[in-house]
Amino acid sequence: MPLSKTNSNRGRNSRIQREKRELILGAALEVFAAHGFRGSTIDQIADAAGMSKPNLLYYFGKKEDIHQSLIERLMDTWLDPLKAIDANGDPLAEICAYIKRKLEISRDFPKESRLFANEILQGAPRIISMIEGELKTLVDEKAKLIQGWMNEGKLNPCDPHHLLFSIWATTQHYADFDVQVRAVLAKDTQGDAHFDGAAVFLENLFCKGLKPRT
Amino acid sequence: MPLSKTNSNRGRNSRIQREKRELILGAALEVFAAHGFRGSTIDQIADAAGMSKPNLLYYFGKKEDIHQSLIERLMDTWLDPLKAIDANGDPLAEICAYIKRKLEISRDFPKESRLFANEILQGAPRIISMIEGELKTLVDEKAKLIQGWMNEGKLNPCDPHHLLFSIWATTQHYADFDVQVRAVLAKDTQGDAHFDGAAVFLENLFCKGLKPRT
DNA sequence: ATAATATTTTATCAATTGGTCAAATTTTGA
DNA sequence: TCAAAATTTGACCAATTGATAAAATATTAT
Repeated sequence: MPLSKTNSNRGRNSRIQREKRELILGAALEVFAAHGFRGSTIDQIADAAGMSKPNLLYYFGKKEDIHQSLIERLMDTWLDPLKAIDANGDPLAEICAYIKRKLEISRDFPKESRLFANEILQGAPRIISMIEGELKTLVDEKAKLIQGWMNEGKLNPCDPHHLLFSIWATTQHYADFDVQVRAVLAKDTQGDAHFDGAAVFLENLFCKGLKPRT
Repeated sequence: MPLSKTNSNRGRNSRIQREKRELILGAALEVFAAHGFRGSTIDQIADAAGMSKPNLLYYFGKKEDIHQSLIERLMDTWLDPLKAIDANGDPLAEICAYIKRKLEISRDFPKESRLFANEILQGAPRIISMIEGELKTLVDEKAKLIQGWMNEGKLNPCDPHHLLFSIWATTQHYADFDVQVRAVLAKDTQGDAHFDGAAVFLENLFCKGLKPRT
């Protein structure tokens, strides 16, 4: 009988369980990010994880379970920076910090970004409820906050929703369109050097436009 | 013997050939845009085109041929707006017009945009040579032009490559992340009304930042 | 009208895919 | 140590997939 839960060092909580599940998720992230859900196969993931397909399926019963796990753990990484925008902070500084954090996520978690992009691009069938629920609620709240700042004259006025879209688009672009960015820049195709240039550019683009004319 | 070329009203140039190939490409665009290359099946495309799989394969010998055809015809749509930036025009007006055109393409050809995004996301295996060749050449040329404008004080200085990336990212976002945009805005999930808001926002964002302080 | 040609259908194929099963092996706790 | 539980393996399965071949049907030019 597999996967009992009674004993703390047996079943789902054993060292092997934790390590292998981690191994599988890492391999699956690679594969799903590169091919989307439908384009990825369990065999590919099992290969990447260095184990047999039945062995992988011992840890995750179905292909969709692996994907679901990845999406769930991704969501915190995805929403945290937006949550961190502080109503009590300096408006311009908060927006700039948000942009910086989002860009760092593109640099440090590009595969996660591509996993998310693949999912949205393909109609978000497995996360639409989260988008319409948790994400929308959070976005509306922060949009209201930003609108308030604009009403107080602390930021130049513009549509807060489109502002957020633009921040998402510009920062995630460096992860999602990585291949194109590197091909076009063509210098030092390895490495993350171009992220510094991106940070300078984006801070200038958004903050110059948002700073109120005194 | 299929597909002879001798007679102008026979073979590849016949009415049926042209119409069916068009029908297939339309169906394939829908499917590839929604699932990426690997995630799409010939059966899906044949279904969407209302014909049998062998019949479809009579017009396009392989799955990859259909995709290739789509990519090829997409490329003009993709590169034309960038080509249209006129060295003799007013710098700020040229950039603004480019942004507007790119946004219109996201509105009018969202499936093409998602097809392209899927391809890049998944490592661009079938178009990397075009990216490294034709696209890079064109981008470098236009980046030089924009840099010249900045040197003459006609635009505020910034990195032209990152400027182009940001324009691509923000405009294509409305096609590629359409599901998320609509879910977050949540009003009038149908229609393209939000594109007007996006146009206003983006013109303000880019042009306020780029306009030289007089 | 009819023969040549083009198109469509039916049947089929080997390979791949998601997933199961029972047997073999390893790990664990007492 | 040793039995119970957990893990791994190899052999399978039915469904799907990309693709082919040949026969049947429809279209075209004369």
